[in-house]
Amino acid sequence: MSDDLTEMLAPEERPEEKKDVTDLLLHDILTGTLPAGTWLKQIDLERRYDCTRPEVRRALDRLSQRRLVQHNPNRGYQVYELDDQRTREISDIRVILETGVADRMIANVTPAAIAELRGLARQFDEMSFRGSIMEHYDANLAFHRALLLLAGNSELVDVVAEIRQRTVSAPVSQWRTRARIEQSAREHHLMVDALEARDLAELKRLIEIHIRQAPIRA
Amino acid sequence: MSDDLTEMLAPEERPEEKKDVTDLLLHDILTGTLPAGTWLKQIDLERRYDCTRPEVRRALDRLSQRRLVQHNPNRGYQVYELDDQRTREISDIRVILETGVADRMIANVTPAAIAELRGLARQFDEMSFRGSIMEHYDANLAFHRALLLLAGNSELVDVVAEIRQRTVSAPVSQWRTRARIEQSAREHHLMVDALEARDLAELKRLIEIHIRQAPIRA
DNA sequence: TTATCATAAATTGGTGCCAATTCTGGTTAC
DNA sequence: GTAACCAGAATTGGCACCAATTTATGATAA
Repeated sequence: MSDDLTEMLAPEERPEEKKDVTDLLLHDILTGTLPAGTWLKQIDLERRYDCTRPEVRRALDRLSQRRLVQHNPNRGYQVYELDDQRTREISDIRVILETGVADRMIANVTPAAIAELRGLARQFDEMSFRGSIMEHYDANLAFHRALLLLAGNSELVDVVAEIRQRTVSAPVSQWRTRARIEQSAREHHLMVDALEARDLAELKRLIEIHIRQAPIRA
Repeated sequence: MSDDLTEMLAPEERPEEKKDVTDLLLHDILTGTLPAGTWLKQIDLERRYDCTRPEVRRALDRLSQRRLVQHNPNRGYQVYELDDQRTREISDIRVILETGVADRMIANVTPAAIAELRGLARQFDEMSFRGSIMEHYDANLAFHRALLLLAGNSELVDVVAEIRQRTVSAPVSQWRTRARIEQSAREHHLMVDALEARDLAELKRLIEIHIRQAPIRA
């Protein structure tokens, strides 16, 4: 647990420019590097991310506020174990929110936006072949972020990002099955198609199955 | 800013049993005791809530994560100034979420639930006459919480509570106009009526105008 | 009189240390 | 052989101090 992980960072992170410890820890949890149930000992994290004790404590406190890690007083923090019910509930919320603004996406869509989304969808495709798991993860996030931005509600983008982060654990492992990834990639393109055709019902349908079938974050 | 405020605490809080500082500060912001823009100096909060420096820092960090206070590095924290656009966006999100689960509320409603909601609505009414502003505030929260619980998605209850907290500031002042409060109280009862009659369209309509017309938290 | 600069006060934020609690391993009693 | 218990180690969490940055104040010069 205390081995050096800095090489696993995404290429765009220079080692010298220190990122926020909270983000580093968050990414390690999201990518499954630190699996559910893992005890997060302060001294280990301190060494692992080459940071100070207070920084570790702040990161742990923040993530426990977001219910990503569980805090056992006087015992420590551990990566939260996610139960199925919560996963389902969170998916439901995402479905309601994202299908709820589908009409606005269609209303605000422009040729430029279509082009951008197609580019992001293609980027996701590419990451399926080559690219680290984290790049893949980020590519997915970028696509969905751009899609949501079309709704014209920047607060919503934040809220969904936050909700999505609640459903960590059992994470990218599921992801790795080739079939699932390719299915997700196809759905990305289909969503852009529906958007371009201004087909509201189809877009809603796609969003729902896209969220539901890959329960975690597809 | 450094005067003692402990007497202003709600009656149910005993002075000796210390509550979490984060909650105390949160309530003072929500009730408008600390208006938007106020600088939250650590030493003042320390004295005001009779707590230690690290506790103050943790509270400030948590609230800045929730975007209730703004953090200016090396300068301090201040209560967040809310702009109109964000307020509108947050209302939109609430409308989407709460109308999005209206059908489930109706599906899950029971006579017992109706009775409970009526009781909570009446409690809100009563608080309009007598009762502190904070009791009033809490009564409103309790009603909406119970309503949302009907949807059968406990995660949603948390999410909405969190979102609602984002739109602090310009807070209970608006509230105080008698007309607005009485209108809200009426709508509470109307919502229970619609629920009892299982009238989905009407319930959705009520939820939307209820959220929109009292933009902050009605 | 006003603008600018230097100095001083105050506030934030980081570092290190220490107490309190919990966990581990070994020992003893039954 | 098993269970309970006790001592030692390790970890968490709070506390006090100190450095760095910023703001306020006052003096000096134009």
